[in-house]
Amino acid sequence: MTGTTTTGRPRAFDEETVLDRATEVFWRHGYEGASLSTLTDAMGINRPSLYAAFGSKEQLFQRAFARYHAAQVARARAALAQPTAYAAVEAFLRSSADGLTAADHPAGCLSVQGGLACSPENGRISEILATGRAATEDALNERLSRAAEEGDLPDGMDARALARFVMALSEGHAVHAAAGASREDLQASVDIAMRTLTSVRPRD
Amino acid sequence: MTGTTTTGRPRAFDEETVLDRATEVFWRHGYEGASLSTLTDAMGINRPSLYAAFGSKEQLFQRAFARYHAAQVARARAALAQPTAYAAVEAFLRSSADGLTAADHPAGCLSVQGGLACSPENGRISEILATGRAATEDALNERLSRAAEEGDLPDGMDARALARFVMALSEGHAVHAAAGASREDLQASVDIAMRTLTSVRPRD
DNA sequence: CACGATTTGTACCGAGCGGTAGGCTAGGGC
DNA sequence: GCCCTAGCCTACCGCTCGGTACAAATCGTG
Repeated sequence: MTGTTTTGRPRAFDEETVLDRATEVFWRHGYEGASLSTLTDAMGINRPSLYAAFGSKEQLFQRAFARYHAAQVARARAALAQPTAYAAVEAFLRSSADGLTAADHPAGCLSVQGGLACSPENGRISEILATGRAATEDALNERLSRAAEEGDLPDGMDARALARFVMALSEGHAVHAAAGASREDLQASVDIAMRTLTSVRPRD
Repeated sequence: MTGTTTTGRPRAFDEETVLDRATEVFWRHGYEGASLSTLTDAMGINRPSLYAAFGSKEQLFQRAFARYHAAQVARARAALAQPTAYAAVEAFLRSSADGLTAADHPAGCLSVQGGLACSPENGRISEILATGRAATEDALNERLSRAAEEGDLPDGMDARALARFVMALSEGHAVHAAAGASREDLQASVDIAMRTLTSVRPRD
């Protein structure tokens, strides 16, 4: 489709650049709250160009979210590379809190704000977002399962439940960030989480 | 307005009953995903009756959410009446997890699903929901601040940050529930939270 | 039983939605 | 230089949105 042919009028926009603009609009207003007019204004292209390049509003969202999600998973995996489960969880939560309150994009998390609940005809959007969040939770679970095998978790601690707990906390921080919570607010919550997570900490 | 006068044709519906139906639609589809047609169908009344009784879609939502929120706060306060901070937090989280997965209403939490991110013209909806969540967090904070005064929290534990942590976990559970997490999934996460919350537990 | 008051139902409003038709424009291939 | 291809842009499509006008229906009251 958009192969390497050089014939025809060249595109006046960079696909990834306008995707990032679209991502920001979806992030700020949600899928259903982002109108095509708002999207095209932010992307700096007009409607037919958008449809020629991406197919539909839903496909545009899928492309934007895939890009966003890949970055999120990379960020998570980097944090989880810490040598102990305790350090990995802390790095995950702190990196997440920082990302939720970074100044160069909207507050919160596209995976949550994009559309937790949608009209019936947009139900796929909620599913896509849920699948994305599940993938992040799976990354956490992989890391913590490995920790369990390595004896880096207390006996009887269920890695999957721990992953779900950490992911839920992070999602809750996303909800708080969307409502305007500051980075310090979130990091204080992480402080509590880590302070109370003593049973996951290896012996000093 | 809707005083105790008895003249005129009587209303064919009960206001609180149809409000509950509306609540369920908003809960399932979010504010922007809930169309007037879907609402009136579920409420069993037609459009002009809705507008005569509630004024506008936004006012209908406010009425529905106020009712929902009052019930949530009552539920939270009942849980927080436990004698110790540890027991109060556990009761809050377990009651929340049960409510998020109850069979007699949609999964998750209206305060989160209603509209974390909206189009600009519906920005008030997000604010209303955020205010509601903040009120619940305030109730938590009140209880934990009292615990701090009573020496029921470890020295240096910030009651407000602890309240934020517990609230964030509960909101994360709401996100999970909206995506189909089972009650057992959420309770296992609460198990982890309580198991790791040892530093809040009073001496045995 | 007619009157005034209020709710009900039908049918409609302008506006904005997501999506598209068709002519114009800019480049490469020959 | 000409043609073909692909992207741009204006103007428009049908549809659904939230919201309303108006008349028939139903009550208490005189």
